[in-house]
Amino acid sequence: MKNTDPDVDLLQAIADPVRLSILRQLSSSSGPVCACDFTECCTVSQPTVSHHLKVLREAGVVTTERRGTYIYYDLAADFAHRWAGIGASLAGLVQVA
Amino acid sequence: MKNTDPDVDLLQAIADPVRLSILRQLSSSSGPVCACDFTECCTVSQPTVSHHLKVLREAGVVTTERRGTYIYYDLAADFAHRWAGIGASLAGLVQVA
DNA sequence: CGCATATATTGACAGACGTCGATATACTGG
DNA sequence: CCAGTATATCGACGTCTGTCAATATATGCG
Repeated sequence: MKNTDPDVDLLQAIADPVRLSILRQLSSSSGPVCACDFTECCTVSQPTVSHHLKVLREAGVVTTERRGTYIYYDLAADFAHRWAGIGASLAGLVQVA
Repeated sequence: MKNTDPDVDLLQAIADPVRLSILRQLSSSSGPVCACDFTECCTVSQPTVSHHLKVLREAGVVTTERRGTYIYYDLAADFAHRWAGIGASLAGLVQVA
């Protein structure tokens, strides 16, 4: 079945152990996180981290900001809203904060 | 990276166009749905539907109940809670209804 | 029992995905 | 401009996943 559903795109972007770890780290630390900090959290190589960041970027889950040599990642502003929208279509959940 | 995170299991079970369609159909119709009704919603064969139902079953997302020849599926009772738990760990979302 | 229907399982296959090493690009400082 | 560091891209590889046709199992009915 071909996929044209943006909700599925978002879920597929999140449904990976490395990427979920990245998102948790972003969510726990208020403010952007340097890309170099993700290499240690997960036990994967630097190109692999870069690959997962690209997936999250293209899914619109994270945003990037360059600061000199470093690149900082942050959760996209509408992520919580999109997440709540999917939840609402599945179990009547709504966003609160 | 090997996966030991139950949240990832849940997300991977949901992150598929066919399975998300099944869940939406379950959520929209209050009450169990016959397995035969999923074949028409998605454009896939009967064995494929059965395969996706098995994935959802093993992830604990749906429950089954036999009624004669038919088998009825329903959303698992704790699904909304599990979903809200993941959201809370990502964006401070909580369940309301 | 024997047949019809509903659902599950098996086996095979193509395509997608995660991973890495090697390499390229981008930026900073000397 | 050159060297060093940070990040991204490329190419390859093995594994996982979705799909189907064929078949098996289960239930109900004469």
